[in-house]
Amino acid sequence: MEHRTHTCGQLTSKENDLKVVLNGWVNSIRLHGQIIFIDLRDRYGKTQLVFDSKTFLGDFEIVKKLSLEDVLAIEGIVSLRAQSAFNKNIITGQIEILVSNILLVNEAKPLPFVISNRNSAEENLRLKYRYLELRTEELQNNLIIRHKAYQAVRSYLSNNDFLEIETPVLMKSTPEGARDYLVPSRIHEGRFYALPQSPQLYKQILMIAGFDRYFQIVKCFRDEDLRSDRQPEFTQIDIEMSFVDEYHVMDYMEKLTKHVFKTVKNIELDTPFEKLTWSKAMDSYGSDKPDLRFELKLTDFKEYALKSSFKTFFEADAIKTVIVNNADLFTRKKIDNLTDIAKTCGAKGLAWFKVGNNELSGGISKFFDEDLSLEMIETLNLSENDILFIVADSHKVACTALGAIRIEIAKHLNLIDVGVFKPVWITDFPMFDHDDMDQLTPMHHPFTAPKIDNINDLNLDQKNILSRAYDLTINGNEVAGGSIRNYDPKIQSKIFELLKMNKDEIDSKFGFFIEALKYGTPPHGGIAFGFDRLVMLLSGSDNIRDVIAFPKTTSANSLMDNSPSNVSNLQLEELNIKINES
RNA sequence: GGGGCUGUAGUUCAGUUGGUUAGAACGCCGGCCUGUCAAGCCGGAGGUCGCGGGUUCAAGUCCCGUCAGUCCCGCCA
Repeated sequence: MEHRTHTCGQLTSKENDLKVVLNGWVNSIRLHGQIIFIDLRDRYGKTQLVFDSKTFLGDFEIVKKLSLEDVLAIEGIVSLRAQSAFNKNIITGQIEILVSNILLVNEAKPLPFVISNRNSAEENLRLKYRYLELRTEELQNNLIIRHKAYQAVRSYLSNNDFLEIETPVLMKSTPEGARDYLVPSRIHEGRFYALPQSPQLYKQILMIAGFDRYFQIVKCFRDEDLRSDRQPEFTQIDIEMSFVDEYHVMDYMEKLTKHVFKTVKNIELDTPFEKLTWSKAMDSYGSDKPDLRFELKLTDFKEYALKSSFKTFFEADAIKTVIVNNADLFTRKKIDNLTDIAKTCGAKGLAWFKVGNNELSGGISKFFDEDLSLEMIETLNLSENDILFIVADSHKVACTALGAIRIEIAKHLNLIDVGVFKPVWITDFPMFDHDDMDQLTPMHHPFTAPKIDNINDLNLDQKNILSRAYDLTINGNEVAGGSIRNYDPKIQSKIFELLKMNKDEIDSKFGFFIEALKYGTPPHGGIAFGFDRLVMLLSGSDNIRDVIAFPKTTSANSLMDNSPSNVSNLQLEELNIKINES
């Protein structure tokens, strides 16, 4: 048979009477005795084939035996359907192919699940047969969107003088940040490379080298526990710029984001993006990655709580509330569910009461006397059928618990419009966090510049120093994060000291980098986009695995090829590695 | 590391208070059928109830452990 003349998503009434050759997979079969309909599918679409025993030239018995996902080549004539037989659901629905000849190119075994319906199998089975799941329209679309996003990113950045430069995948292990994936060196016994958690140091060194605008679409690896938006290997759009401050970076990145949404999905994002300081985001939304598609802001409730007779309130650092309408939609069961959510965030409980006709009811309402109730109704602007959820705890727990509840309430009340995109920059992060031992740890990473005028300020009140970091959040997803970096080696060294890294450690881990900073470093800063999360937003998926061709499970297994797997003793011996039997 | 949910036919699920031979739909196999597009009709095959242990006269069902998937907390600069 000749090579294919058209794809399965191409033919319309314009090609009526044309002789064509098509290739594709059997998507569905409708057998009617002497006439057989087959939908032939490729990535471009579906075309209906008609096999009529009267006109078909080949062996009709072969056609009768075809099964789903067989690969075919067919020859036939494009034929306009009767108007009553049009299929409006597919592009090629006006025509069908009157087949004269067929070649069964390759047979398919009976399938482990129904390919036309992704819900016909659980995810573990679909991942084992990922090549079959990837034939579904949904995943094909997701990967097409991903492709368009790569191209949009490259064209925007390239047109704005950013150079795409590759950095090593085998690199030095450093102690900061996430757990490294390690790669043993055969040549250097007992030594290891690490896979990059990000190309952070390389891109800063590229700035020192004078490539004042760099980007890379690059795989990064972090050996930490996974989530629905986290994979052990993931893709970043890694970007760095010289002679800029945070506003230059944010401006370019807004334009990049806008360009990507416009080219890939024809969505216009309003610029400039909204900006929120970290402390305002935590205070109002209980999250450093707030979803701004709905309101439900947190309100300070301490003033009223302290006037109540509810003793639990009296010891708490912070008391916050979220005020919600539609109290009648919150059953006992739903409130219990919200309480569980609050508890997973560390809250000891979730207090609540409902607002009736100028009085409170349910929950902890009895701890508020009539005067206090009226005062609250007045000053908090409460109306009938409101419900208030209250958490009293440390400031952090009160905010994050209510932040989690805020999101669940929005889902429960259907307040989230899925077609809307609300980007927001989060700025003014604290420079440092602290661990259980009260030791300072970097909130962003140790190369982030502090927001100070004088190096001596680093000696004072470290917990209140802000950094020059910024995150881009869209609809509650942290899509990008970056900062202006330390280009003064003295400040960089000082920060390592504050992080309690001793001189030897600094020398052996980062010595080469501090040394590099001393040879004429331009002021610089950058950002990295979580490319998978960005594609997830563009595709409307709620799961990162749906936008990655071959993802791993939440325990970092690849169910299709069964990695990770054991290796031979010979391989281990070459690497001088011994496995502990336990 | 901790918690929630899930695991029964090829697949998705049902399976009552622990009680006879574990059901349905789709898929598969066979038959009928010339206008379907989730085709229809008739018939058939198909099960170590994730795995291991325990309680019991009796376990898909209860208990303990374990494995896998998933969601969340910790963690992920």
